[in-house]
Amino acid sequence: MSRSNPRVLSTLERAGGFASAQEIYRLMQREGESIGLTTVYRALQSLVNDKIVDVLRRDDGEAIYRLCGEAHHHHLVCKGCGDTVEIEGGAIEKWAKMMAEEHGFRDVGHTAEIFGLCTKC
Amino acid sequence: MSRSNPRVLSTLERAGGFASAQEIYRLMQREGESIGLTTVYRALQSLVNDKIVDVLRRDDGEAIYRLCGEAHHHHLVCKGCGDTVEIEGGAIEKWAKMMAEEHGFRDVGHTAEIFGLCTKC
DNA sequence: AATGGTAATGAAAATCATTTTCATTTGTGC
DNA sequence: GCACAAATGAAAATGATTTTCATTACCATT
Repeated sequence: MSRSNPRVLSTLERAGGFASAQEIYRLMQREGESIGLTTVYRALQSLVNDKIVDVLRRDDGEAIYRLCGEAHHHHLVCKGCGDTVEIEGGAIEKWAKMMAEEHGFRDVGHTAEIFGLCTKC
Repeated sequence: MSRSNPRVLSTLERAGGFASAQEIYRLMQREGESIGLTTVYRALQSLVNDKIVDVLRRDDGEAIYRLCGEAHHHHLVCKGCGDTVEIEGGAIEKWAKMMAEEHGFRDVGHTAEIFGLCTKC
């Protein structure tokens, strides 16, 4: 029953614990792994069911999968050159927790991104 | 240039200020309005550009559009029923500003959403 | 090893939201 | 009326995801 393909999981890990199904598929192809796109999707679904990864959505609607418990971080993205800095969000974590409690929400996650122009742009 | 079709906007309002493009289209059809799906999408895009509505994502990736007040706010969204609470994000504003300064970014904006399960779900 | 059954696999087709293309219509100023 | 830009929408294209279905790998039991 467990379709949690270990090769998919390990690829997700190698991708920085954060990638879409298509990206994982392309990554495995490029590395010469023989796998079907269908299997990648099924493995990811299974990993989500088993609560080993969780899933969010990009702005364009594409699903991205992330290892659970992975210290998660946020991004500071340059609108000009696309350069991205990983930043810490302790303040956000607290804020999210507070807001969730205040409204009786449980099992909460969050997304937060900052975008602007970097020094070069 | 302004493609903000007033019929689309008014339908979105009547839908409770919260609906997907497809839903708005079906609603207008059912009410006998003659409009094309393409036009609905274009009108919604335009409304987003004009900051009259903003757009989030359902769990299945479908985009949902909602009327939004002028005050900058964030969202607490229920993964179960889609219920949304507008929340304040003073902490976020400060955090974003700090992070931007720290890395020399200017002209910054940000997005932040919290999602979880509400009391009913 | 042979058998049978169940789960895993993946290619190809189907689905569904969204975008693009392009020919047509509408509106507006001259 | 005439030209020209903008708006419209049907149909095709796109892209992620799911479904179908035939094949294969895996295991237990003879």
